[in-house]
Amino acid sequence: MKEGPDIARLGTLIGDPARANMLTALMGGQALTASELAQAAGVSLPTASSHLSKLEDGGLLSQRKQGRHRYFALADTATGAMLESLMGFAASRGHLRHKPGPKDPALRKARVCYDHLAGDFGVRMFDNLICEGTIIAEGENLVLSEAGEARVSALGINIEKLHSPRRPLCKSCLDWSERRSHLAGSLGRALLAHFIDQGWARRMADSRVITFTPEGERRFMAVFPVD
Amino acid sequence: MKEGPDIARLGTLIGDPARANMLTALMGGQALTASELAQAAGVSLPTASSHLSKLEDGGLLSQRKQGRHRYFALADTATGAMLESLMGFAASRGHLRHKPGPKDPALRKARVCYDHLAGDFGVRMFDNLICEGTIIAEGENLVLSEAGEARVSALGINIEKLHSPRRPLCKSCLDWSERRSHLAGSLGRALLAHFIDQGWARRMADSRVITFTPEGERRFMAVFPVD
DNA sequence: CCGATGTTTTGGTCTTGATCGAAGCATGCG
DNA sequence: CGCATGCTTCGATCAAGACCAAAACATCGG
Repeated sequence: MKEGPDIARLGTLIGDPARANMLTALMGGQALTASELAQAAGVSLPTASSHLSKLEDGGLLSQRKQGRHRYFALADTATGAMLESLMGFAASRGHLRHKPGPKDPALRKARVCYDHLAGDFGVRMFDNLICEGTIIAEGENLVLSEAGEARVSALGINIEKLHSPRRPLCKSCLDWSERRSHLAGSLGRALLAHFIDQGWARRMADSRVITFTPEGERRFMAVFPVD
Repeated sequence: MKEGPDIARLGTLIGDPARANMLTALMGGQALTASELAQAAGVSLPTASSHLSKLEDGGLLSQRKQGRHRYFALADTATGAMLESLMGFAASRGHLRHKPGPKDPALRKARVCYDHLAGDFGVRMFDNLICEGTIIAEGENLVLSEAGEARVSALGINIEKLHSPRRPLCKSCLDWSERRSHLAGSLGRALLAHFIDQGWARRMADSRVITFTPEGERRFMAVFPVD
């Protein structure tokens, strides 16, 4: 009866609105201080502190002390992936927090999903990569083709450095706003970092929104032309 | 701030122990009545009824009236997948419901995972099937090889009858006690049923424990020799 | 040292929701 | 029909935990 993994505990941790807001805020990938998270969650500092220690006990967060500040971040990419899959499922059941309308067009257009690009732009990139054969979908798994390696290198990314035993190179991630897949994994991360490096796009403070410069958007569209 | 899917609602739904128990009980894919679920969750019928309607409102369950009974099942495979991924994550964080020690060795040795064999014996069987080429892993998916069909038939199982549009023949299932895969799907179910039919093993009442007879264990070990 | 800033602990209030007994519906069986 | 069975609704109880103010703790800059 009382056997097996304790999903109830995990559910309870995620189930509180304040904690869910904090986790969502951390999906942006950057570490945030306790005060920032308190504000994001809309609760007082003591309350936030209590929530944060619960989340940490539950293994969802990692914390790093730095001077007077205490920075919190998602424990690892598995945590981010788990949350995003929850978001995908919630969205598929129509569990939205605001009305379905395009209240936040910027967020639907391009946003960061933990560390990679999501939203309309993310899906567009993914579709192009599949379409041109850079990435091949084998069932659930994604593989970078040989031609794809050249293609990615040509974009200015060093693939050698992306291989890691801890994390897959390519992974698909369900996009809650588009209800389609976009690219996660270390390649997904590198591509977003590259766009920002090149000055094509910028991350907005206190939000998951990614804004492309006019020139950056032009370039992006040129590189990923298929609509 | 209030953007994105409402994972808090989903978390709350899963976060109650009674509801989590019900969902876990339904992971086997078979539909259960309200009374059965009440017992599985360890709550009274009125309480269970209330939980079930919440789960249904949340889109996690579907219900089918049949005579006096009301059968509940997971809404779809996406729901099952979401729960399984939650279980995997919970297990990876050590969120187990009883103490880590070998409190229940029998349970770790062999138990039923809804309808198929899990625990040490389940993992052993799985490893043997893979090793001898009966089952081939293609990424996430499992396929029964041609040689495998013969092998399984030789064990006394009628494969024809196992094919179903509703359920895959072979599926891997993460074993929380071993942290490795074992065999689910209709073949997994049939194998367990076969062991019990042959008198190799018995299910214990009110428990997930499977006990092998000495003779049954000897046979099992002979059929699946690889450790 | 001291005061300012960031965070946690303490102590107490209050709301949410899980729970069950009893009563109310619905369906099937004889 | 009428009784048994399966489930839901109602009403009331009760406990877990979310919440904040105030005080304690920690760290830095001067």
